[in-house]
Amino acid sequence: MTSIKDVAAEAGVSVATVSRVLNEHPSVSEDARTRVLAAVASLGYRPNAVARSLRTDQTHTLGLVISDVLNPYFTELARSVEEEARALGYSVIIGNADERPELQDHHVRTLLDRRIDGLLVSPTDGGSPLMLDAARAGTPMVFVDRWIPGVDVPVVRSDGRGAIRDLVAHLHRLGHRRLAIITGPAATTTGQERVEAFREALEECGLDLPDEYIGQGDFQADSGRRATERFLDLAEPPQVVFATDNLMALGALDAVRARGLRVPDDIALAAFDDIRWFVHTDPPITAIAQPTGELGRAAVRALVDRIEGRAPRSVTLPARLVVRRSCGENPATNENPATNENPATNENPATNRSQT
Amino acid sequence: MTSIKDVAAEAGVSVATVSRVLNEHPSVSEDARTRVLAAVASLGYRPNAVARSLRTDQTHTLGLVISDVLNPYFTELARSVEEEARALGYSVIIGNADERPELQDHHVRTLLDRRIDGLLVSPTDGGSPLMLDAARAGTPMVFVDRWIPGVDVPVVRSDGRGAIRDLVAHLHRLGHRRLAIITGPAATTTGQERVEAFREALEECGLDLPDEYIGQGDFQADSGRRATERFLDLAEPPQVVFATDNLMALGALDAVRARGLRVPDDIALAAFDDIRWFVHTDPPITAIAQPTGELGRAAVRALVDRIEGRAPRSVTLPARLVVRRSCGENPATNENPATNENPATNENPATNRSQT
DNA sequence: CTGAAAGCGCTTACAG
DNA sequence: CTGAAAGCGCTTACAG
Repeated sequence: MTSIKDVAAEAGVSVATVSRVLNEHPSVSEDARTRVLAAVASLGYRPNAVARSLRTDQTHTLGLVISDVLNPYFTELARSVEEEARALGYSVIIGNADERPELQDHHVRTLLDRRIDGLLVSPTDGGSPLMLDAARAGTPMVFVDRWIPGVDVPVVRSDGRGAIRDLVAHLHRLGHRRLAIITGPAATTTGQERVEAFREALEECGLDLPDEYIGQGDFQADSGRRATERFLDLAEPPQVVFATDNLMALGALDAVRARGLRVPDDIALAAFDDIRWFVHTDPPITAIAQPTGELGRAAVRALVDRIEGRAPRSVTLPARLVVRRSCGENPATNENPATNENPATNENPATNRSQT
Repeated sequence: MTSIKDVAAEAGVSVATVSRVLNEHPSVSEDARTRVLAAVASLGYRPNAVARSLRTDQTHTLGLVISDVLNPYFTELARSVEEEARALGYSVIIGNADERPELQDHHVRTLLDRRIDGLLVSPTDGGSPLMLDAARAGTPMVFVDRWIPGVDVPVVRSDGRGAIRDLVAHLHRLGHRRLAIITGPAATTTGQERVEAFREALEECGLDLPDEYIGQGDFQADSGRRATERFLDLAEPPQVVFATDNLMALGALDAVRARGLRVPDDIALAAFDDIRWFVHTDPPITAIAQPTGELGRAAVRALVDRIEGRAPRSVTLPARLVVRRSCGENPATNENPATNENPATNENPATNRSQT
C-alpha cells in the first residue's frame, strides 16, 4: 500500500504538508497543494483510516446493534440509519443480535474494541452488565425502538398505544370479543408495552385478557406459530390473534394454514409492524405501522449530537393503524372492498407527536 | 480508555509482557501471566483493535457489499455471511449499494480505506474502475451471486438455468404460451443470465420471446410495477409474467391489483428468489429458490482461504423450482390444492451440483 | 507557510 | 522468560 511517505517523496514536501493538504488545513501554499494533489492522484493514494483513527481517536463510525436482520422492520431501520449517518459523514457497522443476548453482547464488545464513536442499540434484553457499563462509562449511546429503563441514554422510539387502542376499537366494532395476543420477550420494553396497551384498551371496551389468551413469543416466526397452535387448541379459542411483530404474524399464518383454517373467517389476525407484503397476503393484513425511516434518522441525529458535544434529545413518534381485511370486513367501507386500503389508511391520522 | 500501559503498571511488568499474555505467546512465566490477567480483569481492559490493526496490518474484518438490504434475499445472504465469518474469527462490515453503482463505489472505497482483510461483493454493475483496480491490486476478493466477467476473482453463485427450464416446462404444461419476463439490469450477470436461460427454455418448447414481452427492470419493486403495467397495456398481453427477483414480483402484484385483476386467473406470475411470504400471498407464488445460506457460507470460506494463503475455489450451486398456485392449478396435484406446497417442492430435487 | 518530532496503542524482532 | 526499542501511518502542537 502506498503511504503518506510515498506521497511526500513524490511531491517533494514533508509528510506534515501532505497531511495538511489532505485535511484542508488553510496554511498551505498553492504550489505545495498542487504538487501534493498531483502526487496523490498519480499514486492513487488513499489515507489509511486505521492510522488516522489511532491518532485522532475518532473513527467516524457508528455501531448499530439490531435485534434481528431477518426482520424487515429492522432492515428498514438499518437502511435509514446508514443513510442519515452517511449524510452526516459517518459510516455504520451493523451487528445482528438475532434476538440473542449473548450475540448482542458479542457485537457490542467488538464494536467497542473497534472504538466506534457511538452506539445505537435496540436491546434484546433488560441490559447486560457490558451494556450498562458502557453507558455508565460515557460511551455515546442512543436506544432505538426498544430501550433499557433506568439508564441515562436517550431513546428514539415510536409509541404504539394510540394505534393499539384504535385497533382494539376496530376489532370491537367488528363484533370480536375474545381477543388474544402474542407478546415479545418480557425483558424488552416493546414486549411489555404492547401487552399493557392491549390490556388497557380491552378494559376500555369492557373486555378482559385471560391468561390463556396471552401467548409468550420472542419476536420470531416460530414462537408465533407455536402460540397460535396453542390458541387453536383451546376449548374456546380466541376470535382474534394480535401478533406484536410481523414475524410472529407470519408464524401465526403458518399455523392457521396448517390447520386448513381461513383468516378472517375462522380467526382474525392483526400485527404490529407494517410491511409491504401485508398488502398482498391472503387476506391483506391489518397492521400497526411505525414511522421507521423517521426513527432511524432521528436516532442518528441524536447520537451524532451526543458525539459532537450537543445535547441529544429523546424522540417519540406515534404509530398508526392500517386497516385491511384480516379482521373481517370493515362495515364502513364494506361496499367497496377492493379499495379498502386507502381510506382505511387515513382512518387514524398521526396526531400526538411528542419530544422529550 | 485504559491502555496496555496501565495494565503493565498495575501488573508490574512491561507492556511487551502484557502483549505476550494477551496474544498467548508461549514464553511467559506462570507468575507474570497471572498478574497480567488479574490486572486486565480489575481494570476491565480491552485491547484497542485500531492500534493492533495498524501494527499487524490485519483487521480480521471482511467487507460485504450487497446490492440491496431491503431485498430479503440479500438480507439472508448477509446473515449467513456474518455467521460463517464469526465462526472463522472475522467480523463483517456490510455496505448497501441500493442497486446504485456510485453508492457501491462509495462503500468499496470506505471499506478499502479501513483496510478490511477481504471483500465480498455482489456487483451492481459491470465493474467500476475502482473495483477492477482493487481486484488487480491483489485485494482478496470474492464475488457472490453476481460477478464481473474477465476478472480473476473466484465466484460463488447459484445456477438458475435448470430451475428456469423446469419453470418454463411447468408453464407450458399448464397451457401458457405467451410468456413475459421482467429482467434485471443488463450490466449484472444475473440480469443477463436469467433472460438468456428463459429464452433458451422457451425455444426448447417451440416458443419465442418477442421484444414487447421483455420488461427492463432494475431488481427493485417499482420497475416491476412499471413493466407489468406496460405488459397489461399491450394489445395482446402475456399470460404469464416471470419476475427475475422477488421485489419486482412485489411490484408486479401491485400493478395487477391496481387494475383489479387476479393472479392467476387474469395473468400468471412467477418469481426468481423464494421468500417466506410467498407461501402466504394471494395466491401463493411459484418461485425459484436459491440455497442462500450455503452461498453465503461458501463465499466466506473462499474469501478466508484467499486471505489466509490457501487457494480459493469458485462454487456453483443449483437453484430449484418451488411450484405453488400463482401460475394456475397444477394438474398433477389438482385434487388437493391445500397441500399443494409440499409435493410440489420436491418436484425438482436438486441434482446438478458442480464445483470449479 | 513548512518541517522535524512526538505520540496515538499496540506487536515483535533483538539482546540479555 | 523479560524488557527496551523500533515502527505501523497518520496528525498536530512547536519552532522557525
